[in-house]
Amino acid sequence: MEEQRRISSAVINRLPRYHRHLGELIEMGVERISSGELSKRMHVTASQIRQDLNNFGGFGQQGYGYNVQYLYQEIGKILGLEKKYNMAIIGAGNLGRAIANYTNFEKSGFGVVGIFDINPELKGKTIRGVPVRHMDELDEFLKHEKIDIAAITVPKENALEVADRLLKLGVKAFWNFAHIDLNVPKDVIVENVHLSESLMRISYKLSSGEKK
Amino acid sequence: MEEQRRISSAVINRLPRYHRHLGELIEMGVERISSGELSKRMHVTASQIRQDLNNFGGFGQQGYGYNVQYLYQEIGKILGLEKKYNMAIIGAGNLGRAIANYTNFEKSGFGVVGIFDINPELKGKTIRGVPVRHMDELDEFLKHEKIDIAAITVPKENALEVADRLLKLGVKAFWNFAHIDLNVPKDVIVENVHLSESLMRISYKLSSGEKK
DNA sequence: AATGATTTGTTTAAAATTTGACAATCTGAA
DNA sequence: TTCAGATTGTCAAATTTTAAACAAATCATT
Repeated sequence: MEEQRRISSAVINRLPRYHRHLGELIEMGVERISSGELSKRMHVTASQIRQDLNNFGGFGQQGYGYNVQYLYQEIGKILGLEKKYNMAIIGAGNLGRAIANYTNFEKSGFGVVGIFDINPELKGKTIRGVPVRHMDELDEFLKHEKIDIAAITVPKENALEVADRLLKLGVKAFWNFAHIDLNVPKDVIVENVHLSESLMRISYKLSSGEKK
Repeated sequence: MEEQRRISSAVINRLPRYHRHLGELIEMGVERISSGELSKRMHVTASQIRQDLNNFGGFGQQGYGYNVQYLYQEIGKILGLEKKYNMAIIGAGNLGRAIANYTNFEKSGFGVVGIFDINPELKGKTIRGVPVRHMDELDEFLKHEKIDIAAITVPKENALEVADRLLKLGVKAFWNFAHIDLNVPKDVIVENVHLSESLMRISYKLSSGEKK
């Protein structure tokens, strides 16, 4: 039986950026690239690139480097991008609507299948063809549709309650935009996007005089 | 002359979360807290909390713990939250409008002073009292107003050009939502919010079976 | 006032991450 | 085919980060 080594989250966090840069290189028509060249482009050490990639296998060739197209695909596979994910957006406020309107996620396989809001007045509106439903319809909706990822874009006051409800309905991954820590079992994924914390990192650097 | 030790970015990244939790504790009426209790609440080790805080000085007292109100204020000061920052939003699409509409940033001292877009049809609209201006007005605008932070919410195709223009006009901090790496001098701050990379972290975990 | 329980700040140890180094191997030109 | 140059994969060292341990100080109770 294969022992699967845990990949450090530092590595995982860097993979999407590799993926993006490789995508840009493909658009530029670049066929091959060495860790050294990629290193210059991305401002990370070549050693780190090679070490990161080797967590998943040897994708390069000595004396040649990496085939851009192949490496892009392989990293895509590692990131699970060859699969399709159903995403629901909980909270059709400005942020929820912004996410629902963002077509690039769809292209990467993250399809918006449902949009929900507590405000009855929003019912009947649609965003890119997806109707905004009332929160009351959530249970019924989930009998027919699977939700792989729930984006939580409700105010923090409602976030815990909403997440609990989704948890009970079997949702296993949350994209949390509310400024609060969700409480979930160990087998459930939470990816936080805390914009106010992001802003505070800027104000820290601005006020401390620290530069990148 | 005082040698100022560089604070690791891992520590800085945790500060906003401490700040948020302390704010929640204040709302709950909690007056004092030990690193041990905070540790349980935040799911980090007590040792790390004490170590992090001690980068900036001793805020606690043996046998007592930390005064919540005081620690909240001090971390706020460290994060530069006692100051006011002028923020401009470049790109009045869904995401730009979402940020412009978000009032909590304003409460923390990040005021939206200008919203700009290339689309002439948006001219004349206002968001929370702030008019949407055409990009052509940027130079003139900056003669009268200071921009501390520019939120880049334009498509990635335009982001580099827009950032270059702002750089030349003296903007020293960017909140970058475009899916591209901005190219800036060393004395300029860039804080990236790359939503697609965030989503990929979710898909990695979903497809690899890794849990939080 | 005395004492046992707490809890910090700080030192030390452990773990994780990053960087450097280099043998093995491939490329591509002659 | 040969060989110099390039470049990976990987091992080892260095650095950074995290956790554990504990003396010193404070609290709270009797």
